[in-house]
Amino acid sequence: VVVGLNAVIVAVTEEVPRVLTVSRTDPVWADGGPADALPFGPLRPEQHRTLERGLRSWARQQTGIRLGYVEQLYTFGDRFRDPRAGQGAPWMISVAYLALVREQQLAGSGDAHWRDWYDYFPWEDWRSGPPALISQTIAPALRSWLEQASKTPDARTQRERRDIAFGLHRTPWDTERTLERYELLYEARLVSEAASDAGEPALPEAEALGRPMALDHRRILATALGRLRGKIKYRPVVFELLPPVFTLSRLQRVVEALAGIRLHKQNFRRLVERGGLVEGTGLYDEETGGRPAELFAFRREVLRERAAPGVRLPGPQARA
Amino acid sequence: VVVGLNAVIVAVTEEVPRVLTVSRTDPVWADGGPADALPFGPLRPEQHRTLERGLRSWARQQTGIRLGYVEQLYTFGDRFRDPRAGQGAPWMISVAYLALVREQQLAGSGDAHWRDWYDYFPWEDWRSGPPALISQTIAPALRSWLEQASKTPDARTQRERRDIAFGLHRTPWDTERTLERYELLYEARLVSEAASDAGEPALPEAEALGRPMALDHRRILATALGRLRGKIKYRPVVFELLPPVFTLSRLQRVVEALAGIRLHKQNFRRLVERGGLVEGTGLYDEETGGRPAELFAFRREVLRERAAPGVRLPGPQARA
DNA sequence: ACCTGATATGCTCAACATGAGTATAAGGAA
DNA sequence: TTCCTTATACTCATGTTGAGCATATCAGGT
Repeated sequence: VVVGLNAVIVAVTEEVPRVLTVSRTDPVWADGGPADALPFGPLRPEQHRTLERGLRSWARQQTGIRLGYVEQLYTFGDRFRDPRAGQGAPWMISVAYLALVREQQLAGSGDAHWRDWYDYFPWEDWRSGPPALISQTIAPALRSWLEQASKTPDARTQRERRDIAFGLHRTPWDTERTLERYELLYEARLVSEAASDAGEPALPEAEALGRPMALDHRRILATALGRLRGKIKYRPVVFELLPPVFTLSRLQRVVEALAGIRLHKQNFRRLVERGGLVEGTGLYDEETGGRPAELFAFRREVLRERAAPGVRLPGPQARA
Repeated sequence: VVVGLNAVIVAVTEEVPRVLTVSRTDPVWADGGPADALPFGPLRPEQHRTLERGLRSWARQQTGIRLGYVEQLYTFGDRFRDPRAGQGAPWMISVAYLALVREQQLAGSGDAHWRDWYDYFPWEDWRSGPPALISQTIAPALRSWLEQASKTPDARTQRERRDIAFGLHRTPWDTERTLERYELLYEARLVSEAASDAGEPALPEAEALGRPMALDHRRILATALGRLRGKIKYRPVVFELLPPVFTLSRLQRVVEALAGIRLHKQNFRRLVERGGLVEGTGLYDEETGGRPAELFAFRREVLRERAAPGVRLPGPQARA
């Protein structure tokens, strides 16, 4: 058994949430072209004193970035991992971490790239309303898949699962169910990794359903997205993605980028300001193009005052 | 590198939350006596098709219980793991899972026992008010530890950390920070594992600060407790611990047992009933000792209706 | 100087949720 | 019957949230 370490390194540049990827030519895949991959390396017991240190060291080596905030995400070790498994290759289980960094230049070290994470999950971005992709492509495809495939398990349960995952049939959209959505699409063979893993040609829909990644890295990324979306609600982690001072608009744009929904501006302001999450600095940003905006800073004392300080995501989305 | 699988198997019997332990004579510990341990076994790539299956198989083998609801908790692989590490022994990392089961008899298979989890964390039970243990033992001990040891890292930060973890100095008690609390006590050498790991004699306070476990199993258990306390708030997992029908009082007692706090009865009822989490069955439990209580059942449809259905923990604790 | 189009920031208000009771119902036992 | 116990119903002040409208302050053009 080999233990691997994967890093999902996230930053937000104004409007877009980004993830750091490296290019990787995977010997396994038939088409042989290089695929996007997460920074990755095996745990080396001789060198790495802890899992997290091992991760930091690999991330630094492969992307040049020194990580700050890091949290463990999940350990992946099931099917999906490596199609070679069982043919003499060692079983690889992979401990994935989520890291949050402030936007920064890449030190040119090779093939690392910041990519919009919605390139991988176009159906997750609801900031300009419910994506047409869902109603026009995903919903029909899932319907026909359910009609065919799932006679075996309880069809009711499967339909319920689909509705809950994608907010169909008067079910609300739950921003955190990113993994469930990806897994459903995978099972329905609608994302191209599913076809590749099974050694089949991809379905035509797969083209529109996001950029693929190497191995199960897109599954890992989906896990990270969901976890981060959940976490901003009860821990002040957004501030890891922002400079020490920022305008409330900027804070809001970052939260919106992560959550994939739009928020009501005045209420958002009230939430973070009166909730004691931020405090004004008395300085102003004059570059707004309108009235100057006060610069705010994270208010550390909130950690003492409230049990679960975070950005409560004031209800469902408001429109632009 | 060896990968281990640990199971935290939880059940609630009326008033007490229990965890399933096995007795384990640890060759490492000096005193040699058998210690409580979590069901555990190494991952066997030849036999186990996935991590979770491996876990289920070990749990079944060691305790006779067939697990239902299972979720991955965390992967432990850092220091603390095994004092032998580095002396030629392989590095063991351990993937821990949380399992919820309904109370049941043990099939007599050897040394498995249900134990009140507050035996391991006596400071976590606030159901009859703030534990004297905290104000009388923990707070003073942490204070003197902070005065001595932590000149090195920022003392302010350390004090803040302690206050937040244990709800000192007008900070609210956060039921979910179980791991932070255990880790703080560990660092301060106030739990006996800390002394054993360091090869030192235990501090006198350690006696009162809960039952020790083998290796880092108490740390794993602390993680499980925190996770479960968090999860009941936004996912209907409590029902995994209850029979199909139950009275609202019983539901409340289970939630209280897990969260370690008391809740306002009428408001709790309003919360779960009007929140659509349960529905009355029209049947009654006559064994209440007072007016018969209606039997309720989990209302599955709530999954469609609400994004994060759970037991919101209606505010801070009310007293008995 | 005055308008226009940006933002940013302030304030209001109805609807709903929450914390903390008081009151009533329906059992058993003395 | 009275008391004790538990369950269930209702109330009410307070807080929180969703959704607007209103005002402030900048830049640029006329």
